[in-house]
Amino acid sequence: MRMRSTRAKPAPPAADSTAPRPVHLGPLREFVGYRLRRAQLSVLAGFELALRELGLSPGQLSVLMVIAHNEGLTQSDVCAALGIQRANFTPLLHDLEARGYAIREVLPADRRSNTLRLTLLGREAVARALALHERLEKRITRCLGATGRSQLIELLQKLEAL
Amino acid sequence: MRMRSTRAKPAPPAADSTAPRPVHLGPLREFVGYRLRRAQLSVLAGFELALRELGLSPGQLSVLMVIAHNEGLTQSDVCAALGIQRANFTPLLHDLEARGYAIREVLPADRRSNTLRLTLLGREAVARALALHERLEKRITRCLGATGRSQLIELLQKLEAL
DNA sequence: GAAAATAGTTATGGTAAATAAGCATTATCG
DNA sequence: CGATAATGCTTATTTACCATAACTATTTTC
Repeated sequence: MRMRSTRAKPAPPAADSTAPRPVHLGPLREFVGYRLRRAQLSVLAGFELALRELGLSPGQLSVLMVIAHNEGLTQSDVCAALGIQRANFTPLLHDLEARGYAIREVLPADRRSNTLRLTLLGREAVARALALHERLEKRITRCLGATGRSQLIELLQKLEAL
Repeated sequence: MRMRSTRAKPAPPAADSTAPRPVHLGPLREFVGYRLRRAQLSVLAGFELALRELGLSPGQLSVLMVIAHNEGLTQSDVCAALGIQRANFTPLLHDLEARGYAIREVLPADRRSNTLRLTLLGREAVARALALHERLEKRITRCLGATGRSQLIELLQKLEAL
């Protein structure tokens, strides 16, 4: 029994060799780690697109924001708050200093420590970054819904603890 | 009006200098990108802990799983499915070959392409990895609740699209 | 049959994170 | 008081990951 004149399928395009082959991910589809990584790369791309004109990396912006909301922190304080290694923090901060965004000052009470604060330029940069970033969050909210977005944040926060 | 003998606060422990200072994150607290990154690092650490005895990276395991569920894929197929650059895939695959987990064979129909399949050893490795990974997912489920976990996966999947 | 496109490889650069060692300063304790 | 330990920051180095460009071999297109 051949099917030739019966038109079984409309147009099986003779194996379109350019079409990417559909792939089964198996259990991987529900690996939280896998989904996290993919989503994170996607949002990261959105971040870089949204803040391109400022040239700030996510890490740099997070540091600026923490300093902005807690003037007088030491470098170690910022590192502890953001989960950054102190060794990696030094060059990051120097870049922010070189841009004229942040200032590092020896703490008189303990001359090993540096306290951090933002310049006016730094505060302006944070303000602009926040405005640009707002667009990204709005895009995310359109994608997830407002409740979806806040659910996500809450779940991610729990996940951080382990 | 001084308060000295009135015992205003029970015991302000004279500024415990070893205690990490509490830090306000400001709007950063609700940046989806920030929360994603922190959560991802946390789960990544859990992955490495859980699969240490196998010595498989998340990327390697994902490749093994995709091959396992779709024998005969080409390298480009796997790359497209997992969002890996073909250039970066080559050394990754060579490592899996060197371990005796995967085999690369020229496709006769198109001698430019290599089709991939797992060895018996490779399938065993995937099975063991899945068993170990199961513990991680269970830990995550304890942390988020079963419905929380599936909500998270759904939200992350949406987020991937943008 | 020549030119363009594709699969895979190689080489290279950038960024992020981890580790170890060093210096200056402060705290601890005999 | 003074030696030792601990702390804050820096430097250097390593590793891993992602991206780009250039190259070879093969196939497709016209």
